[in-house]
Amino acid sequence: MLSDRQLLIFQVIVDDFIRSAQPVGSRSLSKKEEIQFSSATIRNEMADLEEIGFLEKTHTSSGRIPSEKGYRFYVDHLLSPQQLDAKDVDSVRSIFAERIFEMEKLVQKSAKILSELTNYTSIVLGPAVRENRLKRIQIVPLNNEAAIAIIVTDTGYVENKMFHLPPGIDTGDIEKFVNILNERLTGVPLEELNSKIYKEVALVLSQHIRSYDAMLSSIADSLKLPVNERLFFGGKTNMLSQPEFHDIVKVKNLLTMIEHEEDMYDIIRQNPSGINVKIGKENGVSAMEDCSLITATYSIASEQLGTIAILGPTRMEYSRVISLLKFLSTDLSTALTKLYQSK
Amino acid sequence: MLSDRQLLIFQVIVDDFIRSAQPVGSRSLSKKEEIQFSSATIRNEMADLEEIGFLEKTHTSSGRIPSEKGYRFYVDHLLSPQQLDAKDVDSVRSIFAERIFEMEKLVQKSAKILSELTNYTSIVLGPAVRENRLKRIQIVPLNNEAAIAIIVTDTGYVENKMFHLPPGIDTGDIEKFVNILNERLTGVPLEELNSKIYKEVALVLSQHIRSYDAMLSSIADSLKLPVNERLFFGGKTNMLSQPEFHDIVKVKNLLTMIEHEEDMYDIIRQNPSGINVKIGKENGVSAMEDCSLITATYSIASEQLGTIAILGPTRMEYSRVISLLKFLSTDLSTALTKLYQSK
DNA sequence: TGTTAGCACTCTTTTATAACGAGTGCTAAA
DNA sequence: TTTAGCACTCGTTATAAAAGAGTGCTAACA
Repeated sequence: MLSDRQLLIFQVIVDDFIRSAQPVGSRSLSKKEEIQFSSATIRNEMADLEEIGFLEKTHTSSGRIPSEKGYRFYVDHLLSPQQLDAKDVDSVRSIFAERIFEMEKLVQKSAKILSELTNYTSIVLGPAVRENRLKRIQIVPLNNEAAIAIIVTDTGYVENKMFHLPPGIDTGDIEKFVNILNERLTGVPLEELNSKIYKEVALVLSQHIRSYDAMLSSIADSLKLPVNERLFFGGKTNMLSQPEFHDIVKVKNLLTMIEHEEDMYDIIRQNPSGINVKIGKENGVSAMEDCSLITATYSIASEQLGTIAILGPTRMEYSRVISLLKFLSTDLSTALTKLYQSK
Repeated sequence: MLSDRQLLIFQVIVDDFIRSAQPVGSRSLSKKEEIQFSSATIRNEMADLEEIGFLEKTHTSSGRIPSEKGYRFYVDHLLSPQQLDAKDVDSVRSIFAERIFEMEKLVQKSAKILSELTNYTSIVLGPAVRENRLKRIQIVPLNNEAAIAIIVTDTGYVENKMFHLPPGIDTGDIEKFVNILNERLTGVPLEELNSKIYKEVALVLSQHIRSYDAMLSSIADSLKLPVNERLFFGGKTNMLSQPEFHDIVKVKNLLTMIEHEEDMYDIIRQNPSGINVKIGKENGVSAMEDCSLITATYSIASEQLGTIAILGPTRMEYSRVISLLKFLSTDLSTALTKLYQSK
């Protein structure tokens, strides 16, 4: 087990390195107020901390930097829940200052503020519409060949898709068709839409509408993937200011990774609810092995909806970022719940 | 006026520099097949070309590189319309291979292919919906307080916005309201929507609906800015591979500029129809002073719709990029026209 | 008179060497 | 157990020299 002194020294080293990005030496440590031991003592302790695997050297005679294992320990055991300072609180609150209606806007703004506040990259996984319920389907024919299918959910989310009209269908039939769909499908969660259409609606339709099957498959197809939890980014270029990313190749790999939305989507999405910290190689992606990813989930009422994340260097201000994310995710949940409940 | 020999030498220098990114010396030039003069002769000509301002030296005893003025001349007078090679043609054609409905998808795919083909950054200004005409307005009430306004254009573009319902309005009124809007506004170009609502529709409404004015202003507000010509990007990180952008600060400035969509929007949008080449400082933005921007416009029938652009280093493969853009913009126009006409 | 060979000169890039300094590990004394 | 002291390591900085690519200019040449 670690002695109190070791803990103290370790904590100060990590804090110092997070601030300065420079390896921390025994002498500079001994000069700090909170540390009263001589540099030699500190050196001994540092050697021990290195042996446990909490510290590393960049070369034989350099100061120490925290290892990934060290960061892990720091995050898990040394982080006291810190008070956000007033400025940060204000900034976050400013997101909700204007009365914003669309969830997406709110989420987008959150991403922006978060990246400005931290100088890291923020990634927000937009509200999952998976469990939203259908409010209305509309079909707007554009001409004889094509029409737009529009679905609106109870949360005000709108999705649309163009589709081919079966040749020779008449306007009356389309109207009937839409009425039946609305009658039968209103209130159905989006993810069940597709199966419900075939199971429950097909039969009714066949009785009322002539070329219903061609129409049905077109529509069903359009409704297949309305589950678009979009990703929103803020401060994609912030990483370029971090000293650990002065290497163009590293930066390029990282940015390319970020640009690749499908991958990012998986990485963000797989996180469990609550706060989650992935450090360096824990991310499982080589482009991110010098990064840490902190995620927080938000929800409406009790249904988990989306994820806010901050991507920064492993040398990240864990404490502050975690506090920020906790605060923002709570506020976001509250705001969205209120928005949703009022409907 | 320039002699033929000077032209030849200048052209070879530019081509060589575009390929190699290295200053071109007299000796290496004299070794080329197409050039039969001695290095001394070439040196004399180079000195002249420098005097005119077409060439520059990076330092006293370096080889020459083209100046911005040089590139300008090169682009304006030395570029013979080059045949695209089969590969490029195939790649561009692949954009239109699948039967894609939504204009946006088509445009997005174009951006992607373009950046992959060139290894530069592509920027596509999506179809302008400004002159599209209203096909249908729908209003879907979500609850007593809020509703979604949806407009569909004759090109299949859908825009939606949430708005507050005036307290105490009833469903019948909303329906009447929508009917009147559709009656009066169908076929109206989107950009005139807002003014038309107040001029022509307000009076009729006032006669039929009680709390029409609150409703009207909410709706009109929602329809205010549906002119969203969105920007689509491809290969944002490609610049990082260009040797002239090995400098982190430069890269950061450029990427930050690109991320700032409003600015980019202005820069892209202001270009006249046809092919347009802006070289270095001509772009008028310091972050882009080592870049050239080549734009091409595309259209539906004869109405100019949007812009495709390639952003690369000033040392860009002008000839190839211009050919590509010409080719793609033509094809895109054809495809969109077909899509649109069929409606 | 236009072209070219030759040469001195310039400036960057590379290589080598030394000096510096921040930091360590170890030993021995307090 | 702590600490002062010291030899040693290694990255960084500074300096100098050498190499190399290229130029401009002069003078000879066709």
